[in-house]
Amino acid sequence: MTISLWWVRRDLRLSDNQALAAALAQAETVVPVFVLDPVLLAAPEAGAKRVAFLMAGLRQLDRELRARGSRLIVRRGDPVQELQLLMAETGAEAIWAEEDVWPYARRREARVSQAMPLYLTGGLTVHPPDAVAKSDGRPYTVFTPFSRAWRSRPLPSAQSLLPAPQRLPAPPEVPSLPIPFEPALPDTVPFAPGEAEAQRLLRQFVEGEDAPIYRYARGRDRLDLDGTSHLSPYLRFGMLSARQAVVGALSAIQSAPGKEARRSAEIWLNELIWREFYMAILAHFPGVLEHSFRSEFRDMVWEGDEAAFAAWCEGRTGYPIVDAAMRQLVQTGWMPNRARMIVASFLVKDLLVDWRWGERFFMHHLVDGDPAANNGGWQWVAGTGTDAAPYFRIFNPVVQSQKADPHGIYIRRWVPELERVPAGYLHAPWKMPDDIQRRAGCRIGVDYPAPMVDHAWARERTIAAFTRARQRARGGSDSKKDDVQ
DNA sequence: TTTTGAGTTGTTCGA
DNA sequence: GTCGAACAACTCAAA
Repeated sequence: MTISLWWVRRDLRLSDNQALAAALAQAETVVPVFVLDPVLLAAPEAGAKRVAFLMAGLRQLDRELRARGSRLIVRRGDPVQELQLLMAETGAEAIWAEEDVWPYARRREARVSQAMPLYLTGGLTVHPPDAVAKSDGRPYTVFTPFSRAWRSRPLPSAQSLLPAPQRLPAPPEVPSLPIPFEPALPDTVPFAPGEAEAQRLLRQFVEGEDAPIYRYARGRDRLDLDGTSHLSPYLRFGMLSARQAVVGALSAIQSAPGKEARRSAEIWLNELIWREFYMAILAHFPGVLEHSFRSEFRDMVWEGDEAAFAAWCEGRTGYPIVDAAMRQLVQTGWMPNRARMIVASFLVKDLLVDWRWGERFFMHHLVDGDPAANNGGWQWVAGTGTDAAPYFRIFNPVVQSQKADPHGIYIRRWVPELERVPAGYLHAPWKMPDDIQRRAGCRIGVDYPAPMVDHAWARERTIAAFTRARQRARGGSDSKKDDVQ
């Protein structure tokens, strides 16, 4: 009788799971195992909300496994040692796992692979990172050509998705730890973990003539309407596969009830391709986690200090839209992409704080925090990344606020101090005359902070700082561009 | 090899 | 209020 381990990391699902399917095809008994890695759990980026979501997700996976006659074996320790031990205990001959792109995960895979027969499958992305390449074999570093090449490859169909196995073989009796209940998932986090919930959310987002995906083009930029899919935490932990999401998008595009609806669904598909793009960037340029993708900004002088950073983290910058979004993040572990862009732009371009500080803070708080997408997004906003925003494209927090939350519903929800401020002043409350401040019970500088910087001034400062960095890089080195690594 | 066209998400100014 | 142009220069991708 042959036995294999299914090493679960960020593929907490039974449907469309290539590692699980391959293990089942190859062995009679498959042992699902998750190794709690103390190094990862103690890392500063392992925020309590994301860890809690993972733990709850593991409990859910265990329930699904038990309903099919199997169960999840949980161990704690160095994955190499624990997997080796489990191989010996069960008599397993091979390990199957979904390949990751994160450098830490890849080092772990390499160490396991040296000691044991480890077979890696795709599944994290629709197309493996190496599969989408330029004709000379090198990776794309600009999104649009990447997306064209990505789309020209065979795309998944509903029939190509792997069904969840109906029954699973029972693993041998081996020790397993209980899945920790700490940290607990706070009830302010609006995501129920698990594969079933992920499938439900996907269906709700893409199915029917009136599906939210058909309003996505406008809805994604409206913080008050919250027109996004809310699927990111599920994609982060593989409770939903990238292929399942893409199949949903493609079928919505197929049956779109009109031109505008179709365009909306295309835009959502594009967001999934952005995810694939940043996964490929991280796979090929792991150095982006340490420094700017563009070498000319690596010696950038960031003038923003700890005090400015703290005000941003705590949502007391004096710019309501920024403060609302930061408070949503800290309380719920999530914010929509438009809000992420606004607060990231404010930190980097208005406060001139190193984007890596913001990246770290996001990783700590986001339930969906993924190294590849998070880094890609931050470097894009900072203007230091692949295909980055031009340096002069600096978000105006007041204009963004008016567009993203025209009636101030989002602001009032997350910044209760501003509850009674008249709508006309909500985006820039420092403009309120004294008597209106008194009547609204919101004195600027007392009940709610005065704006910590003047945007027009900050904009000029940042353009100057980026120009200086570029000029220095040009004069200082004759090598055109160091390779990122 | 050389050339050409294009490049997520914005803001501001002036007509 | 709406619209188009300017905001720089550069790198990348592809022909």
